[in-house]
Amino acid sequence: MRDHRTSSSRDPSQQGVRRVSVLLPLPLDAPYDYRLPDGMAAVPGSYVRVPLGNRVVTGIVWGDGSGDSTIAEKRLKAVAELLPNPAMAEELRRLVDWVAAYTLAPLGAVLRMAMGPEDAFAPEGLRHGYLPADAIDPTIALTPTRRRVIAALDPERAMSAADLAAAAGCGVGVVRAMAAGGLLREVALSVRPQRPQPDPTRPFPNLSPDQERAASAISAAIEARQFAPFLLDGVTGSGKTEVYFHAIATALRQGKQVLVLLPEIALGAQWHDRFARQFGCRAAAWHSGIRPSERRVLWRDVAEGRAQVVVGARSALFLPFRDLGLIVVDEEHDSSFKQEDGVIYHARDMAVVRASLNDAPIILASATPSLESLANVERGRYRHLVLADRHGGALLPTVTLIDMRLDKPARGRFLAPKLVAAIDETLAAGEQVMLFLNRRGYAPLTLCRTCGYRLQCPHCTAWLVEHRLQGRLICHHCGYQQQPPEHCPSCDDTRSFAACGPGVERLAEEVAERFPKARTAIMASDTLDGPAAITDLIRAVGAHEVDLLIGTQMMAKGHHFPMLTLVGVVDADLGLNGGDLRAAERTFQMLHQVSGRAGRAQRPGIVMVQTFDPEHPVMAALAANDRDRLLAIESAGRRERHLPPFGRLAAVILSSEDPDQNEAAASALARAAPHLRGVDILGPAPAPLAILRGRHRSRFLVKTERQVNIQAVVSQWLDAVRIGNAVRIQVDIDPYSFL
DNA sequence: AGCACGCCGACT
DNA sequence: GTCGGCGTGCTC
Repeated sequence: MRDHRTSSSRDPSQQGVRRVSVLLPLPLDAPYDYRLPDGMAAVPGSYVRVPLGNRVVTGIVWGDGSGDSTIAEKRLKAVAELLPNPAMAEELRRLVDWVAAYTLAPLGAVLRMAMGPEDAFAPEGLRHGYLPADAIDPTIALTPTRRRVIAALDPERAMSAADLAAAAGCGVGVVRAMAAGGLLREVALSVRPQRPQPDPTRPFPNLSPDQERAASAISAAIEARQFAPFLLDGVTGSGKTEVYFHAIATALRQGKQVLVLLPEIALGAQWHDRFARQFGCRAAAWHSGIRPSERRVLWRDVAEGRAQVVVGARSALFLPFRDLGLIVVDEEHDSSFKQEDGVIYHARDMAVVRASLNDAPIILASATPSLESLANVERGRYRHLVLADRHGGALLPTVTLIDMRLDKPARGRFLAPKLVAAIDETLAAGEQVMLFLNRRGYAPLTLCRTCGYRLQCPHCTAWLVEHRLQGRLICHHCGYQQQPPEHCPSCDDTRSFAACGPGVERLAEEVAERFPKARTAIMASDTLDGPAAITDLIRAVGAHEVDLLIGTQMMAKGHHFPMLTLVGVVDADLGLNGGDLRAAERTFQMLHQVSGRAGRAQRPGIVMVQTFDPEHPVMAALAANDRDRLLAIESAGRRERHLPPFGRLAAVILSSEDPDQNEAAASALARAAPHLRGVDILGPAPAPLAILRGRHRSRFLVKTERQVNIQAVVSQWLDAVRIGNAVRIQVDIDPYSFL
């Protein structure tokens, strides 16, 4: 928008220059002001190049600079260039403002997530094709490779450098060099192939009455183009996906774009197959693994409305949709939606904000909804859509608890006799078994039998985990690795190390001994390298090339195998200890999800849960299939202690390479801690991981009542204290990790 | 995030 | 005598 003062002025020098504020993708809290040269038509949201120090950076016009511009006019530099990118939409700019204000992250750091690849809108012509040159200087001698390239050319159709190089059996460098030398004719290649468009008119499977009700409620909101949050709540197999596919089809018929957030890409393959079966093509995928060229094209297609359905991990939240009409967050309870480094934000919560800014409905789907979302249902903020049946009539698995105090495994073994017997039976029946143990590696702790020394990471307060398959000791927090030592570093004894506790690799050893005929596989993030290996293994299990699958939580999600009838949970108590306020909730969610792997088709499933505490509400709820009772207990406990979702939390973590400076900063902050009604500041305490990556850490926990503006409390507190920059301060609003 | 400025050790 | 280490601080 043009500044009315200058547009009506005859003498701009007296009226002042046109000023714009430009937000830069740097960790800065506010935009900088620039002078807008005459004739440059930048509006809020415009992509501009501006001088900064002695370089030029790309930023976004954030406002007209008439706000609190304190910078003297003569100090303003001029905007260097207005880029042809479509302006960043108002809704996305407001989302950036919102996320920064909520998370207390620098505004510019949030912008960086929303700006996209630097060259996303670089003029086309990056794709070149090659034809035979009109004439080649006959005096130039050609190498055999170059002759092969010329022979491979198609005079009728320009070939890309990659195709040509492949046909000639050389690298693309040769092709480029030949083009530069005039030995090939370079032409712009015709536009890239059209992105396939999902077809919303294909018939849907028959929906159950519950599904029907849910789908039509959501469709009505989509057609009304209003913000409307839905919690879609139904057990595994109840048909949540069909319901939200229905909603996606409705949005597509309205010409709207759709964003689907999934917790991890590991889930991707089966989800994509399912989507393609319904809509006739795959949805566009946005995640950290996509190649830069694809990323560029997809960004642009999203901005220009060509990509209609985008499925992605957290970062897809900041894509520049032109006309977003629906957001779906699948497995909304999953804590991997919480980004833990850089800008610390919860993608599910920010997705709700984005939906509201875009006047779009949002579907949060889960079989085990978070207490946060259920509290929002109770407050009347979210509409609860419950799918009660297990669609298709399959039976729910029966859950049996194995009391490990009574039914003890043999010494050095981890499978109780009851579970061993069940595995034998299942294998004998020609069915599949899954054993769940949420611990990678061979053993979580290695100690010296002679002196009791424990192998520890040199950079973290954590044990080194033995990974026998790799022959390494690995720190799961910083990635440090070493060879297993020959001698004990403390008492120098040899061959005195003993593995303590089981990991999936050790469990696989026990399985191999007890069930030598079973074909087994391990599924853990470090035994599989890359999405292709995951897909392969899932396919192999689906094809019954594996009888017994051992895995960590990455196995818990999304995949279903018709012949899998027994799930064994090896150590159900694993996640219950530690100061994590969501320990019980999270353990239940995970075990429930794992249980859902058993017997989905015509065969009933059996789940056996090994625990030392069968009376624990989590175990009782699993056995009784009574989720709601556990949620009621959890909910009451949190309400009483003013914990989320009935109170608010923020973590403040100080870290420094120098323990003394860290401690000094912590006590300075402690002295400055405000005493306010409804606010408790706990700490400083050494963080549970007191040393991480060589940095000494201490933590404060800010706990407030729900109506308190916790961001204001934290920022006023931190602003009041001067802390040297050898100490890093990290603020985590709504912490999920308590390390 | 870059990048310069600034103040203390090993080189031609 | 300089070159260069990276701590500190600024960029409209």
